[in-house]
Amino acid sequence: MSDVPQLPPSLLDITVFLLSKVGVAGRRRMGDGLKAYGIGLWDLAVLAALRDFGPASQGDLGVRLGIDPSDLVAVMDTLAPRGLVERTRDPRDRRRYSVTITSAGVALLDEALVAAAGVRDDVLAALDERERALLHDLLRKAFAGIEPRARAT
Amino acid sequence: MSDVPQLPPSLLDITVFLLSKVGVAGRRRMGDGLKAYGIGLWDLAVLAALRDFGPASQGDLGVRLGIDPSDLVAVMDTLAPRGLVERTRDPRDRRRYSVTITSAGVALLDEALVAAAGVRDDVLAALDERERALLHDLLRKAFAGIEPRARAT
DNA sequence: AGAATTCCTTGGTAAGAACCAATAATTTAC
DNA sequence: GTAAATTATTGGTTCTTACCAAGGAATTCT
Repeated sequence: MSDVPQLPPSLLDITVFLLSKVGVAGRRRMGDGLKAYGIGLWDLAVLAALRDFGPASQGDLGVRLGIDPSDLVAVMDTLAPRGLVERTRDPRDRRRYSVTITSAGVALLDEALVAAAGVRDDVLAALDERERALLHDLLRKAFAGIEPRARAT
Repeated sequence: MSDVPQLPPSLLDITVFLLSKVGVAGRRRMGDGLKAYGIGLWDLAVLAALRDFGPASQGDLGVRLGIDPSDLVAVMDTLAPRGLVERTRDPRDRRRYSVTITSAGVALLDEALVAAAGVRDDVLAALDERERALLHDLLRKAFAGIEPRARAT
């Protein structure tokens, strides 16, 4: 319990530094938390997009989520064989798939979102309920202010 | 200027998701901002540690900042030839270096910290002064609450 | 003095994400 | 009907970060 100043105050005064550190820690823990469900962060994003916006082609998903089409293939190859999404050829344009989330996919998404909340509570353990909500709102606002083009990562 | 909901609300409700996105964006912009000074994020951290805590051996720096000793070598090889730090053999133990920040190093650190503030203002453009301070405090608190062992990234 | 340990260094590995080029199948445009 | 564009896919590169293993130089232990 020694309060030795491990990190230089100069660094701790840099908001972006803290943002990055907490962000990376959160991202890694989120990845770990999702492993129990056999999915990754991109899989979660795709499931969420399909549930929130309905069926879409892989191209649409890529544009919306900022994922390269080629990377999306790996995601689909994870989700489809497990019956979490259904890939059917669009009859009006048989080049493209119509990707639909299944009921199993929705169920898993719900579980994963609960897990995500658990990860949040873990990473933000030092903050109380009100502070977490405040942080969320601030991040949301900041995120919305970032150039959409530069938002993809 | 269309306000089409690009990203699924389900994702935007995940604090860790926002944290990661804003964090990555910030980190990348910070890296870009520091390029003008010919240094990276680790270089900045080392300079800050040396100024805040005084001369140290590379081993100490590695432990304090959570950098692998082997990775620290590259940092030193960036800073030393430019005269930003001075590497002198500790006369009492000639295995270890005594790394000291130079006046040129302090000057560059100050400039880099100004640049860091600029990056913050850029990334958090959507937040006003008060909100930025609030966000900083929340992040600081959250960061302090993260397991020190898991804090290194 | 000899053995073990510490500090820095070199070099290589592994994981993760983003990115890009080329291709087959299909559709659209001319 | 032929050419051009689009969709999904394959296969690969690049970049960053973290991590590990071994070795030379110097110290400490016994």
